[in-house]
Amino acid sequence: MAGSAVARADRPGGAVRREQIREAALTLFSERGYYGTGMEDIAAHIGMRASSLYNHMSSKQDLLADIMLTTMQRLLAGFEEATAASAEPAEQLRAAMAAHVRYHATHHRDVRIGNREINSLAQPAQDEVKALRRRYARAWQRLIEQGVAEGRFVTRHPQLAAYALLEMGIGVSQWYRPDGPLSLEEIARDYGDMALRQLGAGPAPRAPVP
Amino acid sequence: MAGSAVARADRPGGAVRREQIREAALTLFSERGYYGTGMEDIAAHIGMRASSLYNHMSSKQDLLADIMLTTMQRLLAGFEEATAASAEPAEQLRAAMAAHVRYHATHHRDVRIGNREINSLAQPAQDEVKALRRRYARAWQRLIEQGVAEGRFVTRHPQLAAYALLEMGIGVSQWYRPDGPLSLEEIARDYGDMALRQLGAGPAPRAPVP
DNA sequence: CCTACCGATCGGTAGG
DNA sequence: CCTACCGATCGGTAGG
Repeated sequence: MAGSAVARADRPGGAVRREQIREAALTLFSERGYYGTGMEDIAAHIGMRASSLYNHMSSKQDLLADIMLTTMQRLLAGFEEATAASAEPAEQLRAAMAAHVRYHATHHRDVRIGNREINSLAQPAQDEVKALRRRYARAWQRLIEQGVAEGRFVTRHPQLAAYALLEMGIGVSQWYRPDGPLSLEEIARDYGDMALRQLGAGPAPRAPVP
Repeated sequence: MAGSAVARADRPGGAVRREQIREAALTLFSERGYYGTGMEDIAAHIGMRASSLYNHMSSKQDLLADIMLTTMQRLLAGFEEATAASAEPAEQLRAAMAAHVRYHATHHRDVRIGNREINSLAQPAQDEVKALRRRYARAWQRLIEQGVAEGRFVTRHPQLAAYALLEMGIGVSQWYRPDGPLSLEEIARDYGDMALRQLGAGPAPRAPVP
């Protein structure tokens, strides 16, 4: 039938549909949580019935695993790229913090899911995500230890310092708005300053102590 | 019947039951999330049937609201108490950070729920919790602004600095273990040092720059 | 891509 | 504090 052929031609292709589903899941999982989101909600978001989603994906768990694994892989890749440009620990830390903050500001849905739904993720994906997280935290810790060894950074516990810096950047995902008073680059620079100061290598002078 | 009387005497009183329910909810909500936890799970945790819970509480939402409101009220009270002991911004900030870190380390279930389930909470409780959060963040921001005004702190954006310090303390709730290598007091002191250094008022010397 | 449907589970109530 | 039960909704499959 001609009408049916036109309707079929209007339908988005497989890759487009898959991307729409992923987009809807990002929004809904981050707003209502994994268990708070039904397949019916995701389907309604893109104008289909829940059962039709299964022509483009295998399961709700797979959708979650894909989001969380991709997020951690991109954060790791961002760290590698940021720290490759210099051999100076202070420069590396500043670049890593800028990349970390930028990613958390621009992918707030992804990282919120990543930070909140780790227990909603079934095995073996949960352990894979946890392993990637540990790799990321350890990379930061090693960078800090390198700076301490070279006499550039001061900290009592490099591991705590790494956790503190990571966590403070994660927080940006919870309040950043593109139309806020500060540009993303200003924020990234400011967090870089705070990170360096926290490690005793800050650009700003010490406050006078009378 | 005598057997029935003994069984009745063995049963915990109303206040005890309510506390058991709250405890089970804290554990389960923090591990599996609000929507991931069923009333049947909570009941099984303390050896009853789900329908019996309703003799001691009114609804699952009420349980969540109580947890989240109590958490924010205690954090605010802790801040007030910590900052009352001194008029020196640096001393106040150190004490506030220690209180913040201690609370997040020792009440990790409560604060995880507080940070993850805000969107699971129905109105009007959700807005009440959000208002308490804003009050808490503003109190930190004012303390930082006071320190800047008195020439003790250096920061470009007191609001960002407040968010960064709050968030880094929140992170402690995600990794602290009582049997870890560092005592809670060591961690609280270290976070106090990091906070002060981040504001250019740290106790440790700057790293040498050759 | 839809309708129809599966068994399981949800929060909560009735009644004793 | 229990059993029995309510209507609603869950993720997913069958079949076309």
